[in-house]
Parts: sequence; structure tokens; C-alpha cells
Amino acid sequence: MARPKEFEPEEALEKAMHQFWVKGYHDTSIRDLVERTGVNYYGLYGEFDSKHGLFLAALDHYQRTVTAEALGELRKSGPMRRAITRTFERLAKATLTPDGRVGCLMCNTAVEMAPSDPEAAEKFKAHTKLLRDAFRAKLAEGQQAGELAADKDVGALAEFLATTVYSAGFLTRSGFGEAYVARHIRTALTALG
Amino acid sequence: MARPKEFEPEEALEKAMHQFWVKGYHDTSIRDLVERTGVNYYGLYGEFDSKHGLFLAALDHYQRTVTAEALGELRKSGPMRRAITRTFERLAKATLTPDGRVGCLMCNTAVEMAPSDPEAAEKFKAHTKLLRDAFRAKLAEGQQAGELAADKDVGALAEFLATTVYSAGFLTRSGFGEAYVARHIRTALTALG
DNA sequence: GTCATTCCATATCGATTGATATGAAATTGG
DNA sequence: CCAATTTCATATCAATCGATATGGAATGAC
Repeated sequence: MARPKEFEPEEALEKAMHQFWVKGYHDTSIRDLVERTGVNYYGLYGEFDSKHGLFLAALDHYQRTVTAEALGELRKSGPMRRAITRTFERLAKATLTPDGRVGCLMCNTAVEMAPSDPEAAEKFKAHTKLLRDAFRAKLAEGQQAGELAADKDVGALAEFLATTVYSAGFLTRSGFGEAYVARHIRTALTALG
Repeated sequence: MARPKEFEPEEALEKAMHQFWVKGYHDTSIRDLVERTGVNYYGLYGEFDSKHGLFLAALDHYQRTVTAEALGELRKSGPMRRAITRTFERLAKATLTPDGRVGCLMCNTAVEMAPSDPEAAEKFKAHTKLLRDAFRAKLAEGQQAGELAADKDVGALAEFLATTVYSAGFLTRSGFGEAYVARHIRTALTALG
């Protein structure tokens, strides 16, 4: 029984995420967010409390959408190496958006915010755990199937692959071309033996 | 024939570098720099033109001091693997300063500035080239000496090791402990075969 | 000692920041 | 049709931003 909202919260969050993805937290202003989302101050603050609240919500949104989508490849049954390679291909694709070579939002956030923002740091750690656990499951499965040498440390490799995800995002954002990034991933995967 | 400066430009630059190292570019204000360096506005602007000019000078200073010092290990004659391991040990030490887990200034800068600041991006690229060339020389030497398999791609490995330097800085800044970082480096070095 | 010059300390500039307040527009219940 | 409620659009807030201007303090030349 009142005037209806003229925006979809989920759409606004998606657009805000892309804004933070390109410019980071400090270099994004509320006015940037208002312009990008098409939602005015009242709507944004009513929905997300503050710039910081919107930022944290955008981090959650990133994990729920971009990351979860790419990790789907690891949950399929099938050969280990192919699944891992495809996962990296999908993730690499996600570092390129209509806004350019934006990299990985979680990597960007860790660098910019982790030392000074405990809440952002916590979201980043949760993201790392998500990656690590997904890789570990597939690696363990592969080791069982004889696709990975029995003496390999699955836990250490899972950590390594999770970090390689961030490295690939970092390289893309830094301006290195797709060939450079692909070469890095290919070399990294030789650690699987 | 005038009032003498009360500061040493090199010392001021060193302190400014540490400020940018901790907080990045956007989250560091001129007032922060004045406070940290002990040099007032007039002195800073007279010496470095602007906040941005001081930042670029700090990037140069980082390469000349922190990075060059660590790469000295690669220029010594001696076993390849030991030299590479020691280089990473030195670089890992540099990511921990009295200000905390600050990571690698060049990695931080690439993430924060590369897409929007061509001059900073160029300095980062030069830094990557410095790392890559130093690793490549040692790898080629090792390959000649039979410490590295003849079929290994020295160029690709040099790129990979350079990126691993940034990864280690990234992990430190993100809050991972020394054991986690050391494990990552150890796993990465298995790519040498 | 005097004066020109350079530097230090501080005040100040317009612009922008995150956040809030204000009043009109849009909706529903009565 | 009107009052109550919620949202929209915009004006405005104090604080801070990078940068500059101003005035006094410190030096060397003469």
C-alpha cells in the first residue's frame, strides 16, 4: 500500500558488483553506483545500508554466481585433468567482461582491502576455501582413479590450484594477454605431475 | 644562498614508498604522506610535483632497492635450485615489514592501478621483465649445467616464476601465514621437474 | 646588518566524498 | 476522492580530497 520500487534488488546488486569489479572499493563512489545501477540513494541505502554493506553483498553475489558457475565443471564426473583444465578456461573467461580486463573480484578485493577490512578479508577466505575444497575433491577422486600419483599431496595441490586461480585473474587485470595467461596455467598444471 | 632543506629526498621517498605499500594509492592522502615523511607540502611538491609523481618515484625506488636486493641471489654463481629457492626466501621476507603483511608493492599496484593508470602499468611491466630476465638467465645456466631437463621451456618457466613472485606477495597480503606461502612456493617449484 | 632567496608552517581553495534531509510523485486502503 | 505510506529526485550536510597561496623563519651574498 505505497509507491512500488522501480528496481530489482538482484539486478542492482549485479550492476554494483561490476562497478566494484572494475574500479575497486575506494575508487568507486556512491554516485558511480547510483549511475551504474540506475537506483537512487534512497533505494541503495534502504536495501544495503551503506556503501560498505553494498560492497560485501557484491562479494557474496560474485561467489554465488561467477565462481559457483565455473566450479560446476569440477563437480561433474569425468577425467580429472580435463575437469581442471575446463575450470580454468571458464574462470579465465570470467576475468574478461564488457568492462575490459577486470580480473578476479576476490583477488582484487584481497589486495585492496584484506589488511584494513576484516569483513572483506573473511569473505575472501571463504572464497578461497570454496575453491580449495572443490579442487581437493576432484584431485582426491583422480588420485583414487590413478590419474594422479599416489605420493602427491592432494591438500597442497588444492591450495596451489586455488592460488593459481587468483594468479590468472591477477595477470589478466595487469594487462597480460590471453596467451600469457594460458601459458602460466599450463606451466602451473605441470605441478600435477 | 637560501634556507636549507630540512629533509633528505631519498629518505622521504623511502618513507613514502612504505606508506603506499601499506595503503595503496587511493587510500593514501597527501596528509598521510606529509605525516609519514615528516616533509611538508612545499617540500614534497617541490621534489615530486604531485601525489602521482611521488607514487611513480616510489615504484622506481621499490625496484631499485627491495627487488634488486633480492635478485642479487640469482646473479651469484652456484647451483640453480638453491639460488631460486633463496631468491624466493628473500622476496618472502620483503613482504613482511614493520607495517605488517604488506605483500609486494608491484603486485598491489598492478591490481589497483594497471587498468586505469598507464604510467603505473608500464612500471609494473618493467618490473616483471626484470624478474623474468633474472630468472631466465639462471634457468638457462642451470639447463646448460644439466640441473634442468633439456626439454623444459626456459622462457615459459621464467614467466611462471616471475608470476609466482607476485602470487607469494598476494598470499602474504591476503593474510595467509608463512607456512601457507612456503607451501605454495614449494609446490610451484615442482614445475621445474 | 641588510636584503634577496629559499624553505617551513599553515590557511585556504574548489571539488568531491559518504551520508542524510526534504518535498514531490505514486500507490493502496478506506 | 482523500489520507496514509513508501519511493523517487534532489538539495544539502560536514568532512576530506589534491593542490595552492600566504606569511614568517632561516640562510648566504654583499
